[in-house]
Order: sequence, then structure tokens, then C-alpha cells
Amino acid sequence: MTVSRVLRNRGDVSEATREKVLEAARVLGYVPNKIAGALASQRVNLVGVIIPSLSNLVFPEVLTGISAELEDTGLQPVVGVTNYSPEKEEAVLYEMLSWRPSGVIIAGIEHTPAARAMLENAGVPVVEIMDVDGEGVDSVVGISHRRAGLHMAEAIVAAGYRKIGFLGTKMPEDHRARKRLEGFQEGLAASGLELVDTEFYSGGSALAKGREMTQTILKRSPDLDFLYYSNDMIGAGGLLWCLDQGIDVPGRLGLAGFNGVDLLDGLPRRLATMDACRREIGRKAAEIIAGRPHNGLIGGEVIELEPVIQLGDTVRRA
Amino acid sequence: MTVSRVLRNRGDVSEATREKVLEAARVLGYVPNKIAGALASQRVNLVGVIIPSLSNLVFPEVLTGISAELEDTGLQPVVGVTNYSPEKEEAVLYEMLSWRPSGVIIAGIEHTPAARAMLENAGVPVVEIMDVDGEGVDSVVGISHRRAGLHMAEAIVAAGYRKIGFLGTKMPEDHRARKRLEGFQEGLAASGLELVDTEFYSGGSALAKGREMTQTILKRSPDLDFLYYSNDMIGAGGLLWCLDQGIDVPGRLGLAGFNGVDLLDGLPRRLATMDACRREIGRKAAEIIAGRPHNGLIGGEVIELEPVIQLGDTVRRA
DNA sequence: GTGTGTAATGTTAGCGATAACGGCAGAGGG
DNA sequence: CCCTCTGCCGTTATCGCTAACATTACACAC
Repeated sequence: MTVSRVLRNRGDVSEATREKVLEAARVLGYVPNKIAGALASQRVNLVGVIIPSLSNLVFPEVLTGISAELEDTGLQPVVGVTNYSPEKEEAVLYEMLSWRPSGVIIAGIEHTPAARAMLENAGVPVVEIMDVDGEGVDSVVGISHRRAGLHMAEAIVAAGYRKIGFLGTKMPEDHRARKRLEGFQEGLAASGLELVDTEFYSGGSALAKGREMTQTILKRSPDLDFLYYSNDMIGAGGLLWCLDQGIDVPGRLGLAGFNGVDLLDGLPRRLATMDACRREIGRKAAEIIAGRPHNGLIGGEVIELEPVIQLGDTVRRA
Repeated sequence: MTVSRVLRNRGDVSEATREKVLEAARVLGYVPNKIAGALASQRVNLVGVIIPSLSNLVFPEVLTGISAELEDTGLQPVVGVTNYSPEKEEAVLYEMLSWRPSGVIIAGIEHTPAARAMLENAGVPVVEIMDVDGEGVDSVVGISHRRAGLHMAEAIVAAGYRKIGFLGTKMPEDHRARKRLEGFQEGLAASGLELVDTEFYSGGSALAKGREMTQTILKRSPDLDFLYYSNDMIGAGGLLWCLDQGIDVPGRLGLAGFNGVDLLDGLPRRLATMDACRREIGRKAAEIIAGRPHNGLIGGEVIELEPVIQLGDTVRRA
């Protein structure tokens, strides 16, 4: 018991005893068994984080935000990856909950009914991240992808573009990309416009795909004057291709992506984009989990971050 | 006990009882407590993975390999990030071991003495990854960064370049980058050459930094005819800058990076690079952990993967 | 000397599962 | 009819720790 007290810095132990305990622990190479500790104390210093992928730049960045915020709270993130599969998500969630984590951070607000039920009954704070368009289980931190798309459409139309194409991923389970597209179309519709052409891809290096798709769509619809990409990577590929071809960007053709990945600072032109507040989302989500018992938060917060349009060099200025 | 048997598919239970148990579990939303299970069975289905960073593209890729390989082994990776700090690594490792994972995968073979002691006494398979230049604790999976640097130097010299500069990160704790540089210098020395100039950076977007550094080093040493970058991202930045400047690549100036990130497929030219076998390293490491008790492996394997030089379009061909 | 308060340490009873074994019923062989 | 075997399910004792309470030691006031 005294050992337990020393190793947890809890309760009164004389300095002399404390020293002796630490010394002995060092000599023996003793590492306390958290499993037993957690079982006894009903406290687990783990936070489950469930994301669709690690290949998409965005999620490691969110993770970085989470890690940073959790840094000195004694909490530790445990990551699960779903590959955009709802069934996998359900399985991963079940697995995580069976470890009775102190909280769960999960990407998106679309889940299988079973997954949703688990989240509701988890008995710990749940934060759904990335997306606020819909009804969350507990807390939600993210941006409105619908409005992000809508605002981008407005900005593009305001800049005078009229024949607009969309290039994106062929992923029915990527609800956020879908919502951006819907919002975008809504934004166009408000000005009496609609998408002239679309092109979808799946798999492969995004940069290379961006090139290919851009070539394909422009060959099919040469009169397009703007291309909206569902992410910055394919947008960057498109931009590079256009520059190769000597296309006048943004005069003859405008381009925009989404995410605001700073990885791409340093391209010949700055691609128009919209910051998805990824790191900030991670931080805020972690903050909610970490602070919940102490700061009077009782759950159900919806924190909507406001993505900022950066027109960069690929949209005509007024 | 019968419930336990049903939920673990272990031992004999009649079909009728099994159905009843599953039904009841569903109705109650019962999620077994793995903490208690792990304590009782002394088995934990977690694998600790300790990496320096998530911002560096490379590590998410390794993680992807690990996840994929662990997919249907019932094992789950738990990620810890050290930010290249040996002390943080020690702390993260301690934290992980206190959960008694089934194995540990840790980047690098340089650790604090305490961390090394923990790894040696962990009593579970340990795989040190990325780097084979040195003495590992148990198993090691990686490439020789020293030889990677050396081979690149040989290839560059063979291509006829003579005035060679190096651009890299200012990170004393990035042992792999250091070893590549050392190997590179060794390779140059073998031909009686040495580095003409070097330039280091830290922080910021790698692409943009690559541009800056390239400009800086070429201004200072305009007669350089080759630039070796410590990673592909800054190399790509450098390449874009050179193209902007109308510099003849690879005629007047050759460029090479390291990692072989396929993210960059789609640049105007393919940067010369060397595949670091990231995903493969993840797979093999996970395979060792997953297979250990079953496949007769007893630990101590050293698996050295052979990175392949891809000369791309930024090194003169003979 | 006795009572009281405080600091330091010890005892006991779980936490929720599983390992290991025990018991019982019914089948089948002799 | 007895015995063994197998299939199924229950009992008991941990696993290594911590919460809660108990005890001891000692200082100090009266």
C-alpha cells in the first residue's frame, strides 16, 4: 500500500520511506501493472481515438492536436483506424470500449445504429469531430462542411467564374466530402448555376491523380473556367498540370482545394483553399475529454469552428 | 463462466445456450471488461508502437503497415509519440509497459539506458524499426541508413557530379538522418570528394523550407552541381525552386532526396530518391510480434531491407 | 498521566474477468 | 446393470492493484 502511495504521489508518505521505495523500484526494475490498477480504481488513463485513415494527411494532424493537448493531463490517446468502413468502425469502437477508456473521440457523426448505441451508453464523454452537420451523441467539435462548400461556391462565383467543375474522391463513406459537394452545389444554385462536369477517382497518389483527372475533365469539357477539388492534394496535382500546360491560372482557369494543408506551402502558386482547422479540432476535442469532470462541462457542447477561405493565387481577385 | 465462454468462443457451449447469451448481451448492451479479462488471463491484445512524430509522413505509413498486418490477429496497436525526445520516449515506454502489451515496436535503436533496460526486461517481443545500424535489444527491422547514404553518394559520383552540397534537418536526435549523412560523406570520401557546403533547417513547411534552403545554399556556393536532401519534401521544394529559376535539372544541377514518398508522384519531374521501405518495415515488425509464439521465432532476428535507388529525372543518366 | 490530533503505515475486501477443476446427465460398451 | 466417456455448465481461487478503514506512533496541551 505504501508503495502504491509513493508511485502515485497520493496520500502521506515520509520522505525517507518514499526514497526507499523509489530506490527499490529502480533496483528491481519494477513497473506497476496498470491493468490491475485500473481494475481496482475504475480509472483508465486512456482516450480512444477513432479515425478513418492515417494516409490522409488530415488525421495525423488531428492526432497531433490531440496528443499535444493531452500531453500533461496524464491521459494517453489510443488510436483505432476504420478505413472508412462503418462495420470496422463498430468493431473498433467495441474493442475500445471494452478497455473502459476515459473518453472517446471519433471522426464523423454518421455511425451504425449499434455504434451509436454504444456511444450513448458508454458512460464516458464522447466527442465526435470534424463535422457539425447533423446530430451528435454528446459533444461535437468541427466545421460545417456544407457551409464550407457553400462559401467556396459563393467566393468562386463572386470572382466571376461561371463554368465550374468538381473533382473528388469516389468514396460514398466520406460524408464530409459529400457534404462539401452538396453545399457547393447549393451555393452555385443560389446564383442560378450548376456544376458543368465532375470527375471522381479512387486510390493512388493524390498528386498524380490530380494531374490525370484535370487532364481528363478539361479534355471532356474544355470550356470549364473553374475546378473545385475535394482536397488540396489533388488540387495541387491539378495546379502543377495546368502550369505545365501553360494554362493561365487564375485568369483562364481558377482552382481551389480544401483543407489548407501547410505541407503544400511552397508550390509555385498558393492554391486557394479553406483551412479545416484540423489541429484546433484535435485540441478542442481533447480539451473536452480532459476537462470534463473538472470544468463543469456536462457534455453536449457543439463547438463549430469557422474555416477561413484563403484565395491564394489560383482565384482571380476582384 | 458460460458467458465468458460464449464471448470468447472457447470451450463447449450448446448452441441453445450460446444464442441465449448473445441475445442477452445484445439486449443489455453488455461490453466485456477487457481490463478484468487481461488481469485474469495475463493476456493483453495490445501492441505498443512508439514513434518520434506523426507529422513526418513516414511514420503514419509505417503505422499503416503495422495496422494492416495486425488486422486480423486480434492484436491492436497503441501509438505513443516522443517528439524525438529521449526522455519522452522513456516516459512513453514506461507508460506502455505498465499495460503489459503483447509486444513493443519502437523506432530507432538509440535509447536512454533506462529505456533500454526496460526493453530488455519487458518479457515480451520487442522490435526496433527503421534502422539496423547498431545493436538492437531483440529483433530489428529496417534499412541501413549509413549504406543508403553511401550508395546514394556512389550513384551521384558515378553520374559525374563533383561539387556536392547537403541540405537537412537540424535535429541531433534524428539518428537516421545523421547516419545517412555520415554514410554519404563516407561514399564521397571513397572518391576523394567531400561536401562542398551544407545547410540545415528546423520547423516549418518542408516544401517551403526546401525552396529557401536551396536558394540560400546556391547563393553561397553557386558552383554546386548536386544537392542531396535529407528528405523528399525539402527535396521537392528545392526541385520546384530550381524549375522556377529555369535551372537545368539534372544537367547543370542534380537533386536527390530520401524516402520515396509516393505522395510526391506527380511533380513536374520525379525526384531521385531511395525507398525507405516504410510500409514493409511496419508489416514485418508486426509480423514478428504477431507470430512470435507460433512460428518458432525466438527473437533476435535482424531483418535488413534493401532500399532501392530511384534515379527519377533529377540525376543525369550515363 | 491522560486525552486529542496528526502523520505515517497497515489490513481487508473487492474490481470483473479467467484458469482449473468439479459435477452431472446421457450415450454407449461390456 | 455398471462403468467410462463426452458434452455441458458451475464453483473457486486467483490476477495485482486501490478504496476505505484500522492501527500505530508520537507530539503536544491540559
